[in-house]
Amino acid sequence: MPDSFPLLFFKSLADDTRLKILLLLTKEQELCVCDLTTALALSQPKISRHLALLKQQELITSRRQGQWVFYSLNQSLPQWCTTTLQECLAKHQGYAANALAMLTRSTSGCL
Amino acid sequence: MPDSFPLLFFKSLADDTRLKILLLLTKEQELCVCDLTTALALSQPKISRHLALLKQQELITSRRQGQWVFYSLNQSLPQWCTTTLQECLAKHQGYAANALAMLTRSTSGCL
DNA sequence: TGCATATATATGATTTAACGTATATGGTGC
DNA sequence: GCACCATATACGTTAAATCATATATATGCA
Repeated sequence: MPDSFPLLFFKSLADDTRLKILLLLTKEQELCVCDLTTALALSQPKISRHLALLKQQELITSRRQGQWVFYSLNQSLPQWCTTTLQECLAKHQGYAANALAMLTRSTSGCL
Repeated sequence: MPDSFPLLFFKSLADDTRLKILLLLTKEQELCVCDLTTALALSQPKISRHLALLKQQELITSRRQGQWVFYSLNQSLPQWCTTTLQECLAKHQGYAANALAMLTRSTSGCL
């Protein structure tokens, strides 16, 4: 892991869309692109672009199942990163509340 | 504290200069501008600009003592933020190592 | 008062990041 | 094969951050 990892990690969190994606994945283990587009009410290319960035930095992993691609947090993230996301989610529920609500309302389509 | 606090917090950490400043302050309690310029080997206006930004977001506080202005982490930061910085510092010592070395070598001038 | 040191801010240029839209890829089922 | 759905990428534009330089403010001391 390069010395610059902390900086790259925080840069990845420094965007509304990406931070919310990571928080949703912290709560929900695994989500497909369409879950995220409806939860965040954003265009599919926009979501995919940010997912690609997060994956390139190895913050998330993906597996394809049929037409869907499911994303999860990278299991081998340093623990302090995981903890940071969990704490952030727990202590600032308002930030991702809408997205989470949209998510549970529509988590029907994919699996 | 607004819902957007987490995003603003991570945006503040998403810059090499600012992240290093915060890590140095995590380690050293209190530092003046000239300590930081020598530790990071950067121009004074550049350091001051980033300090102003961090202060505006209430991540740090300042007190003037004579000609010097000393900065510290804001005591009332949420604990998860402080912990994040401490863990980051501990688990990625390489990232701020040079700056810390420069600091201890020159922490003579101010107090 | 005037000069030196420490720090802050303003300005304009440059770089970086994010965006919308269009299009490409990959899988499913007929 | 083709049509359909989910997802990914490319391209040009727009917006945001950062920068270097110059200058302003504040304090200390003669």
